[in-house]
Amino acid sequence: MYKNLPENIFLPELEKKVLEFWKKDRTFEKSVSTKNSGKHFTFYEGPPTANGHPGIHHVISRTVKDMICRYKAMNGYKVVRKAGWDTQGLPVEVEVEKQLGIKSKQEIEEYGAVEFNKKCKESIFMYLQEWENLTERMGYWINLEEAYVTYHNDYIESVWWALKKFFEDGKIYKGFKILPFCPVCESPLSSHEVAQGYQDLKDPSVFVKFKILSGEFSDSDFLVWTTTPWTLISNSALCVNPDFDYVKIKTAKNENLILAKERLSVIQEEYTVEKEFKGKDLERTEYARLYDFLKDEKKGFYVTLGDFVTTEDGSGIVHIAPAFGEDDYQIGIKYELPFFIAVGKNGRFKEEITLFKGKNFKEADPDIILDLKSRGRLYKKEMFLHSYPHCWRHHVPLMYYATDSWFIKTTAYKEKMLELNKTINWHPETFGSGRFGKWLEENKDWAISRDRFWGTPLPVWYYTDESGQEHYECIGSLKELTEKAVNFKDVYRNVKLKGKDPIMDKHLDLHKPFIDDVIILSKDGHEMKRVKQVIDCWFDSGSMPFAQYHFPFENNEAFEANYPADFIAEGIDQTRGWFYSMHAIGTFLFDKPAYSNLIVNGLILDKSGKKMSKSMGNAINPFELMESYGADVLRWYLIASSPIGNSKLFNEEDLSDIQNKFFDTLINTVRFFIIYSNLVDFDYEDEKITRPEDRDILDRWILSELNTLKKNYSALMDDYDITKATRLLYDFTLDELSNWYIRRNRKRFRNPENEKDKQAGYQTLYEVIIELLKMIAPVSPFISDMLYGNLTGNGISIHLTEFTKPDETLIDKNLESEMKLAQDIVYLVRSMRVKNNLKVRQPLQQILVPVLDPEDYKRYHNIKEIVLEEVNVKELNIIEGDSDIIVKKSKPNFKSIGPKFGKDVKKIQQLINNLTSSQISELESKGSLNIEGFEILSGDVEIYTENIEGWIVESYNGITVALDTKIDDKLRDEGIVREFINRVQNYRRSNDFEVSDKIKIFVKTPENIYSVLLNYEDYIKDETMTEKILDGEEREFDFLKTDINGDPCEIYIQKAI
RNA sequence: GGGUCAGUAGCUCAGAUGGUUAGAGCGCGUGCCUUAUAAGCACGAGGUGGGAGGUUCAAUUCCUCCCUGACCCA
Repeated sequence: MYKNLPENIFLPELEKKVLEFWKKDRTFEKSVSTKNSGKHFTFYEGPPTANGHPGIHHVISRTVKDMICRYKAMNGYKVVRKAGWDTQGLPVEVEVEKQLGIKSKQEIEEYGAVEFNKKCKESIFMYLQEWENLTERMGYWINLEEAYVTYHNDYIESVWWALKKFFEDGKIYKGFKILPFCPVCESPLSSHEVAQGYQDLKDPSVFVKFKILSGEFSDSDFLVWTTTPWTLISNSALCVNPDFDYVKIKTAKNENLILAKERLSVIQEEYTVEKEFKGKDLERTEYARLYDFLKDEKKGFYVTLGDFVTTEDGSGIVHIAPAFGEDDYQIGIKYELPFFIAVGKNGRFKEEITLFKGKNFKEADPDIILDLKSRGRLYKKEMFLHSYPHCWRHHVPLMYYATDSWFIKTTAYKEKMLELNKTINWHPETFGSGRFGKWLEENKDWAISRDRFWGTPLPVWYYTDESGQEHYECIGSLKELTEKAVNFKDVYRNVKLKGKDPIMDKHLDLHKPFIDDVIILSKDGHEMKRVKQVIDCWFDSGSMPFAQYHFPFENNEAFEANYPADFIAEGIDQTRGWFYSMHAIGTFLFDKPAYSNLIVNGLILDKSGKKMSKSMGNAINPFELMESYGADVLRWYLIASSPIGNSKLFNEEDLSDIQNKFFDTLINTVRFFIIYSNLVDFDYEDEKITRPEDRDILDRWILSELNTLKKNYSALMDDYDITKATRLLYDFTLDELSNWYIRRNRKRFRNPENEKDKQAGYQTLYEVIIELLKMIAPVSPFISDMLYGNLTGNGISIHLTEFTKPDETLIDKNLESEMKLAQDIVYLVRSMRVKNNLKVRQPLQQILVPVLDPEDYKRYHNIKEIVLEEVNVKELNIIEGDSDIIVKKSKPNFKSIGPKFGKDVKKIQQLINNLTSSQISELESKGSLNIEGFEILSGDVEIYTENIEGWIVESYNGITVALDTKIDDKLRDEGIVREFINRVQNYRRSNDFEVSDKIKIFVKTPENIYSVLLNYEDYIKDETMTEKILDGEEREFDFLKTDINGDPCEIYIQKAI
């Protein structure tokens, strides 16, 4: 006996019971520990930050991760799943600043770095509980107990080791980076901060004349365009696009100007073009500098070449101030230009700039323009409105400013990164070559330092020699640090260096400001101080492949066995984040990519395509969703509803849809099995297995479909195509299993013909359900485990089982297509019945099917009974292709005639469409036909029929069916009986009779109906579990009033005792 | 401003190496079936396949430009 399923299953409640079972059973641990370690599947967890709330976007990527890991485990792999936490960096600091009400870097310094970092550490796990709840509730199996934590000393030590590797290879250097910089904060802003602060700003757009000093154009001026006049003071070069056409013009005012040909529209007066040439011809042409407040150490003030110069606006010639723009900076390096910084970090002009000293950079613009005008250097000035980044705290315009920074020279091995990227399996595929590949191609050196507080300290120490030259050393381990430090014990008084590994000592805090106090001795005996910076937290997370194992200081085997990852998955926002940092670090350190397969999921947007955010009020709480629908439904929705890489427009209604259709159908399929197998006393474990070839046609068909499904499912899953894989399961469950196999077999299950038939049917259904549940288990792990446990009763979780290989011998493509044919015929007959107002309960005499291909005879014969029963018709008759009543038609096969006839296709189409029956017959018998000079072969034509003379006919999918609609007395009587049985069954159901209850029927109806009922009394009794049918006249019951084909019929039913 | 992806029915999505009638589900209207089903089936309404060009006998599919949205970068 199988345990009955509860009447109403509320998935969220059920899932909580499953969670308890997993906890008690230690199912997750078992699913790893029971596997043979020879068959490894390595997964890396991208570490989230637990100082913010988890959201729906975390559920989607975690579902992907969990699903693949569970799938691999069910394929026999040992899948170690170590969790991780990202715990350092600006996001943490910003949260703490908010908490403390601090608004600038200076205030942090006043508050104290020790205290500030302490607050950071406290805040890291502010929402840890919520994260752990989410992890558990959604069924994400990951080992939280052994999670790696990026701020722990052992982790930091591994990161230091990596940094030193870069350093020793000359891949770390100090330089400048142009960063968006707030003059009030006196600090650079991170990109996500900048993104918050765009505001419209009215700026000048000026054209300035630069006097040419060298070359053939020394009688002319360059017409130069800028929207930031304040940077002109720091100008050190001009830049043109080497490939554009430039012209020299003479204006009506007799001025000689040089500008891009395409930008001539900016010249408002009359002019003549005197000469035309390419931008590259201008390279190194010298000009007179506009302002000379600052001393130049290198040679500057000439024309450079750059692809970034466009002709969309301006003059096609831009000015270069290397300290104040990214493009400018790159040009500055390339041409070794002087580096002028006329504006200080506070946004004001420096003392040396006597004309504008002390003025804010933006506010100086009008003065500068005025000055240029008075000197005759201004060609023209306009104002324009654009969106410009502002400080999100102070609402002042930012400046792009050269900031002291440390870099990793990733450009030195860019080619390698590109090459290795090609070996990575991206899903969706286009992300690898497109978004990520393109990004790699434009790789810039990685700015890894941050002038902040809470992060992995950059382990570089320095001293400055007599000539002002700085010398650096990089520390790669705690051991190295303690050996080289002169004052380690003073700084870390409580740390014991002997005995237990000191890196684990809780008194050892490698963060600022403590580490800054450590002085080390250089090789040549100088005392060195640490540079002030910490590193980009992306370097932390990108180091997780080895740092999670504290490699290379311990666990070397574990690391080596688990590099690279077989699989990772994160959202698309990680492209430039974690995907990149792991790839950049892995490529350099190990000459291998860090991961070989990955799935990228798209963002979750609200129903109308807007980004979700708390302030918009359109954010979704995943906990609430799981409380109303269950994690299984949510997980299924996230994977199946749209391709995983696309942006997903979240629609809650779809959740109830999936619940109603898929999960309820699945549950009811199992419930059906349980109810009826208990009725006929079937138990899978007790029965002798009927050989598949001895089973009924429908059994063999569903087994064939099941094995086809298994094959396709695993192919898709192995290819990480999770959306298609889940959709296959959905379709199979609803269409094949529930709506065809079970519906077609209902009678048989209730009332099997014989013992063997019973066995075959129930065994088939049981096997199909078990296999189906296994395939569902990775994506929706709760209900699948519960239903599985209910059927097997052995207490072993479905997640500890493994997939069996699809059985090719059970796949019968012929049978599958025959069944498809049957379904199509049924579909046609139903359609004809509706159109002719013939209810399915009214039996009909026959359907006719024309057969053009003799092969089809057998197929129709095989499916005959299924079709007839389904559509309630008595005979299926076949008429052969050469019968007179079949009307043959022909249509062109374009794939075949297209290439053959080219421009004549339209004409051929007409000819073929208009072929007569006799021409078609000729073509069929000879294989070819000559019309109007064209030779048409049988392959060029599709022959079909959609009409039979004198019959009601319907066609679909190349199948044609005719229906005999005549109803004689016998058929009419049978229809009446069917109607009556229907009323009785409805009565039973609406009055909550048990399926097994025997009944007595009292009926009041005219004689013409009543006599028919008596004629078929035995049949009715049989179908409705009735003992007696009694005349209801003169009875005082509460009759159900209904009608049969227009005649009144009143029914009352009692349980027979 | 640049890059990537997407745009197919009111909504969510399929599909086709280019082949002439573009499909499903939800929703809507009508009818039907059913003692596993909050389900299912049929019929009906609903589409200039974002727009404009081009290549081709043939384009929703390939190419170019543009528009809209999302994301990333500046």
